Amino acid sequence: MSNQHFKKGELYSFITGKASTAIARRLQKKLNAAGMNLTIEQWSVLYHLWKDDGKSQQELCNATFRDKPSITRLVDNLEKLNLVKRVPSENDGRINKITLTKQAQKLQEQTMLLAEETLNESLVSVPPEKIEICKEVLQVVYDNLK
Amino acid sequence: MSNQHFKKGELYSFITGKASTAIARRLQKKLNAAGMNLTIEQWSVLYHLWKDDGKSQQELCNATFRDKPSITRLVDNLEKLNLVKRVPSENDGRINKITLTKQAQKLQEQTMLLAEETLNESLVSVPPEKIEICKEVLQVVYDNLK
DNA sequence: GACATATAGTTGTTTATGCAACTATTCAAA
DNA sequence: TTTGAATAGTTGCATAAACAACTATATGTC
Repeated sequence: MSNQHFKKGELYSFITGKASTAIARRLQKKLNAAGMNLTIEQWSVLYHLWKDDGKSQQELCNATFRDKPSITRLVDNLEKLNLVKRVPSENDGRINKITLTKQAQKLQEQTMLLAEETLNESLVSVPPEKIEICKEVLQVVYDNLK
Repeated sequence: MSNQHFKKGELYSFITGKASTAIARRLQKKLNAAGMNLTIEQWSVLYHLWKDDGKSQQELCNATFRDKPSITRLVDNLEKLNLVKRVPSENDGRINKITLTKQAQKLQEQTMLLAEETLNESLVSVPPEKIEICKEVLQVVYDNLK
């Protein structure tokens, strides 16, 4: 097999995800600087609701790669911020549909611009074909482990 | 410029670092399964001490990409576990040298094997040249943002 | 030597994660 | 139709992160 003899020095940055941490921090700073009282984790939940409002908490778990307690509390905090509402499903008494408030709908455009800006900054001087390969590798890694 | 017109659908996984999260979780499970009472964050501190014992807390901050309070508390917990000791520097009264205990020295080999195993699993079917490009891109991203 | 400034580390607060244990609702099978 | 399993969500606990405010030591300049 091809990867058996991984050099030890290469372990660390793959495991710790320094790059994605740096991206997330940069975006967080932009959100703060824009006066948006929003964590990246909360943003990541909103992101999926902007794509498809009314997802259940379980669907948000799958979309955001988080467990149920994490989503419960993120939704708690988003509710406190008046950005989402829990709406009990009519068909199934176990399910909450999480729906965006008008206030949250307004945030979409501005935060997506900040996110794009962050990615553009992070990828300066990286040729598109290498970005493609990198994304592909990260997807395979994710699929290998899930 | 080349990256200006990033497709929106591509934003998410780059920012959230799903791949590195998945790797870290897998390694955490292996540590647990091996009966090691150790978080990956604690492991990441030990990792740098195994390479060079006696680093100051500030040096650990730089090495692990964490802030000072985070390192203070990680060292607190590692001390509780009897894996490191704070040794006041003789030259400079502000500095603690963090030194490994014998118990921590014993953990190195086993945990490094588990880390390599984790990476091998995560990179199954990824050709080495793509791994290289991916590492390179992640390094540039990190450098662009730091 | 005195004082301003920089550096090293700590503490408090809020938010988030992972795990286990729990409740409530639904579904399926006898 | 009742009972047991599966699913959706919540709560409690320990660990960790980000940020601001803090203490203590060191350094450099007048």
